[in-house]
Order: sequence, then structure tokens, then C-alpha cells
Amino acid sequence: MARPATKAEIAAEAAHDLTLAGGAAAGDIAPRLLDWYDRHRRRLPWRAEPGEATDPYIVWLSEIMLQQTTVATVGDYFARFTARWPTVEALAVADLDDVLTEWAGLGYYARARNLHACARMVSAEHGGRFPDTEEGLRALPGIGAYTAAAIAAIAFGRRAVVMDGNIERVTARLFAVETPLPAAKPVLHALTDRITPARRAGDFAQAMMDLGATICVPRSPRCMLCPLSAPCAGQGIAARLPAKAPKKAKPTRRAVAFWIERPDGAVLIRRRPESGLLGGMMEVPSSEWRADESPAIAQALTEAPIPVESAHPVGTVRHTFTHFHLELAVARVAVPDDAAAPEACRWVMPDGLGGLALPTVMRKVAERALGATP
DNA sequence: AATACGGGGAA
DNA sequence: TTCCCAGTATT
Repeated sequence: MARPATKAEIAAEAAHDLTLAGGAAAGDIAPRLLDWYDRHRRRLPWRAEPGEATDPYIVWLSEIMLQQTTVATVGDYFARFTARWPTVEALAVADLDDVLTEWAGLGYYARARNLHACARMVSAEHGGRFPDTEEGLRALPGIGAYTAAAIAAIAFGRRAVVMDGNIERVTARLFAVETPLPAAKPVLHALTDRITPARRAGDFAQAMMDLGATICVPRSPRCMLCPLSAPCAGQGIAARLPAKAPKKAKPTRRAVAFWIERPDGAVLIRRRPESGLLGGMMEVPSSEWRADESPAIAQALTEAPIPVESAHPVGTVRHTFTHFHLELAVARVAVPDDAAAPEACRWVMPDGLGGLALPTVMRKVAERALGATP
């Protein structure tokens, strides 16, 4: 009996029917794109100059930071991390709290926890050298299919099929794939495989990403400037590709955040659980974040980390996470000098907040509370 | 296959 | 507002 077709084989079969425009062959794409890349490559802090050796640590660090994060946002964080921890060994011996503090504001904090765990693993189990194969890289925390392929190709010169949001879009347009995401992913992978060259696969991937970031952009693609316009089968329909499944609406959660102050000005700050939303980060204690429910301060007071009798509201902070909106009613609470800090809590003077691993939503809360007149 | 997981910039 | 970004881990 015949072996059942694998998902990859089905995708390759489906991709077989898709062709380029102008009689172009798959093999024509990489040379065109690499020629464009050699003339227009973006200069980025983590990108080696032509002929310059690539540092796997730098490639890895930048790739982790760039997951679902724009180049502009990453810039300063990358500079601070490399200045403070120039090698994977240095990062491996850093305190997790320091890593989280440097990461604060960048989002997706599991990345920072995995970054630290990965550095320790590379240091302890691989002698401080990153594995040079996709399979080896894939086994490290925080490194998935994309990052493993990207590091293997960019840092180690291996041929790897790199798939990210930009490349999905470029490939979908290039071959006019109208199947919506995420169903189209296997086909897009098969098509990208077909145009990935044996040599310079790292440059090819970066060229595809540069193209997606500067020319083959999501809304108004600049096809007139595109080096692949001749072979592109998506001419005219590019702007609506790739098609995507509709997104779900975000619910709103509400709660009361307690700005608990001692007479000397110290504020009560709490560390969040290691996993889950904002895992391991610091927070201004609050009542439970409940869906579709208005915050009643009197009721919420019973959920304060220490017994409090009254509070006065100083305003509302709104923040949007990946899958819900949050409205925090900030309430100031005065407590005595001898008030003890409960489990996972500590007293922090306002000028010390900058040195904490405070995520953006909590910085907003602090700004609201400190801006309010006592 | 679906869902959880941040934050900011562009249109 | 909405979209989307050099995605990964978990269920």
C-alpha cells in the first residue's frame, strides 16, 4: 500500500500548479533579488557588512528581539543588550531580573525568559557556541521554526527555508496565492523552498524581508520599484494578498489598581507569577481583571494586597494587549510607615521605579498616580 | 488547529 | 480605529 502523502508533499503538489508571470522560472527569482539586495540592502545594527564575519550571538539576539517586533522598536534595546552583555556567556551569568528590566517595554516577556534560559543552555551544554543546524537550534528555548532557519542561514551559511510574515506576503503575491492564511502556509513554504537558492540562502532571506519591509508592504505595495515585478504573478491584486481569516473582537477587562503609599513616599510593588501574562514582571497590585464588569472601588478594596479602608480615585489607565483591552481605575491608598510588604511584594521609592521590570501598562499606572496631587 | 502572549508605528 | 510586525509555546 502506498505511503500516505505528507503535508509537505500535498503542499508541494498544490504549489506545482502555481507559476510566475512572464514565463519566468523559479530559479530566476533569487538572482534578481540578490542583485537588488547587493545594491539596496538596509544597514542594520545587527547586520554584518559584506565579507564581514557574522556573530551567531548577535544574529540570535536580534532575531529574538525582532519576533513580532518592528526594526525601529528593537533598535535601542539591541544596543543596550549588546553593550551590557557582549557575549552569550555574559548573558548566561546575568540575573534574570536584570534581563527582564532591560527588556521592559519590548513586550512578549516570555522571549526574555527564554532568552536567558537559552543563553544558559548554550553556555552550559554547548560550550558557549550555538548549534549550527536548524535541528540543533530548534531544540533551544525561544527558537522556533523561523528563528532556527534564520540563524542557520544567516549565521552559518546553510540553505534553509526561512518563513516569516514578510516572506509569506512576498511569496503569496509573487505566485498569486489566493488561499487565505493560515491555510496557505504549507503552500507558501513549498513555494519559498522552490525559490530559495543553494548558496546565499541567508542573504536571500534577508532580501525577501527587506523587500517586504520597504517595497512589498502590506497596504500599498510599491510595485513600480520592485525588482521582481516582471515575474510577479500578483500584479494588480497584490494589495489584497495574502488573504487572511477575519479576526475576533477584543473583549474589555476592568479592575482597580492600588497605588499604596507610605508616608515616606514608598510604594507597594508586586512581582507577577513566572508564567502567563507579563510573567515575572513587576506590577502595581490590582483587583482581579474581570471581563465586562465595571470596577467598584469599595468592592475592590477587599482584594488589595494589604488591608485598606479607603482609597481615592486618580483616573483611569487604558491599555490594549494582544487579545483584550484593559481599563484600570487607579486608586491612591495611604498606609502607615510600619505597613509590612506581603508575599512577592516590596516597597519602592518612586525614583527607583525606573530600575524595575515594569511593563508599559504599569508605567502608565505609575505616571497617572505620580501625576495626581496627593 | 486555536489560543495566549506586548507594544508601537503607520494609514 | 485597524492592521501588522524578522513568531513561539501551549493546549
